[in-house]
This record gives sequence, C-alpha cells and structure tokens, in this order.
Amino acid sequence: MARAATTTDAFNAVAEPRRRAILDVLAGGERPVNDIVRVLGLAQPQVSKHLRVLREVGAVDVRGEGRQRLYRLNGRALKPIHDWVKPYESSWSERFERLEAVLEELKQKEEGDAGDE
Amino acid sequence: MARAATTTDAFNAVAEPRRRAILDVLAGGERPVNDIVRVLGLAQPQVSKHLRVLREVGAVDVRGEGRQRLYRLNGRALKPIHDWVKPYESSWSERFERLEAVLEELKQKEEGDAGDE
DNA sequence: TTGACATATTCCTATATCAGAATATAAACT
DNA sequence: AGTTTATATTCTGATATAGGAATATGTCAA
Repeated sequence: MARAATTTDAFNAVAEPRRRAILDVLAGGERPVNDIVRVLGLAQPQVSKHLRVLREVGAVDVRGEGRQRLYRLNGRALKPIHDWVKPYESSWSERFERLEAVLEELKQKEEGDAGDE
Repeated sequence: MARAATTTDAFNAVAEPRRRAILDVLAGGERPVNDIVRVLGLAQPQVSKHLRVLREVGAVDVRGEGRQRLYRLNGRALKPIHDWVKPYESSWSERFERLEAVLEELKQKEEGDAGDE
C-alpha cells in the first residue's frame, strides 16, 4: 500500500508546506488564483493543483467572477487538526515541564528506597 | 519530485493516522512497543516502523530497559502544528461565523447602493 | 549454548504523489 | 472569428511511501 492520498483528509492536505502557505494567504481574504501565484512566487499550474487538493478536503471554496476564480478559506476543515493537537499543548508548557521534572525526581527517589530491584 | 518524506517534519509524520494513534497511546505514559501493538491491534513490524518515523521527527524518545524499548512522548515536536493551526481556530467559532454573515450582508447592501456596476 | 521473548530491519510491490512542460478550457475584448 | 487573459488539466518521470512476510538483532534465562 502507498501513502494515503493527499485528498484523504486535512492532515494529509496540509502536510505540503505550499498548501499551508496558500491557506495563509487566503486567511487574508478571498483571492483569485493569480494573486496567490504572485504572492507566493509559485508556478500557476502548481497553484491550481494545490487548490484542487484543498478544495477536495473542503479547506477552500471557489466562486467564479468573470474570468477569475475567487478562492476563499474555509477554516472549519482544519478543526480536526486543531482538535487533535490541542491536548498536546500542555506538554510543552513550562508548567508541564516542571511537573515532569518533579515526577522524575520522585521516581528516582522511589527506586532508591526500594532495597530490592 | 515525489512527496516529501514522512520524516521531513511533524506535519508529514502525523499525516498517517496510525502514527497519531501511537502518539495518543503514548500520551498516557511511557510504553514498550508490545503495549502499543496490543492496544492498537497493529502488526509489530509496522509499529516499529511508525515509531522510527516518529523518532526521526523528534515526537518520541526511547530508552532501553532490559529487552524492552520504552517509548515516551515528546509533545514539543508537535508545537509547530499547533502554532500553525491555532490562528484558524477563530474561523470556525460561532462568533466569527456571525461576523462573516454580517459582513456578507453589508457587502450585498453596498452593491445594491452603487447604481452603476 | 540453546531457547524464548522483544524489537528492528530488509525485501517486495502497488500506489500516490510533485514539479515542469505542454495543452485545454473559458470568459472578455475587438 | 480571433486574440488576450485567467485558470485547469494532462502527461511524464523520479521518488517515497505503507503493509506483509521473512529475517535479523538483542537480551534474559536455564
């Protein structure tokens, strides 16, 4: 089996840094494809392809306006990522790291106490 | 060019759902490989392979204890993911969605006002 | 040393990219 | 109709999986 398709879910879609960059641009508001091309300095076909992936996972919406296609962020598609990673936030907080240090200390003391082992 | 290696960064490493599951198990505390195998019902070699990827991106640490290898979560490696996705949180909050609705309304009224266009 | 247990690595194969180039589609303008 | 502008799709090639099976490595125990 190969790696899951990038269109499988938001996790796979945003694993590609350029797609994250595109979303970051769209966070500033609705934009036509060529704006993204200019801002990020990428080739137009690649941007279109990345946008397709983002559209397939629901992270962006499109609407036609004349000959332009206006892309708009749909942040809700990123919620599963946020929901998954949020609980880990505590693990790099200073308070948590102090707690870990204390637990480590306790454990070592305990091992020292127990005569056998 | 192919897709970036899973070991490129945390985003790629965590795109695979079983690797997320492994991290979720380790969030409960240090565990030997076979515990993970049992809890998740995966084949042992695959778990070892996933653990290697997680180790390469710094999401887990290992230490040997007898014939076991004890894996431990290193949440700090997930911080870039959290940092990236956090700003999008507002975009699916109720308050934000109400705001968007209001802006949409204003825009339509504006278009209605301008006689030419 | 032999055996049992725990974990890691290698080999294989099907598949899904990703960039780049070329081309296709579509709308607006003349 | 023909041209320009904007965007999407197709084709190609190199590469990186991910799982399964088989095997290797490492450690303790008798």
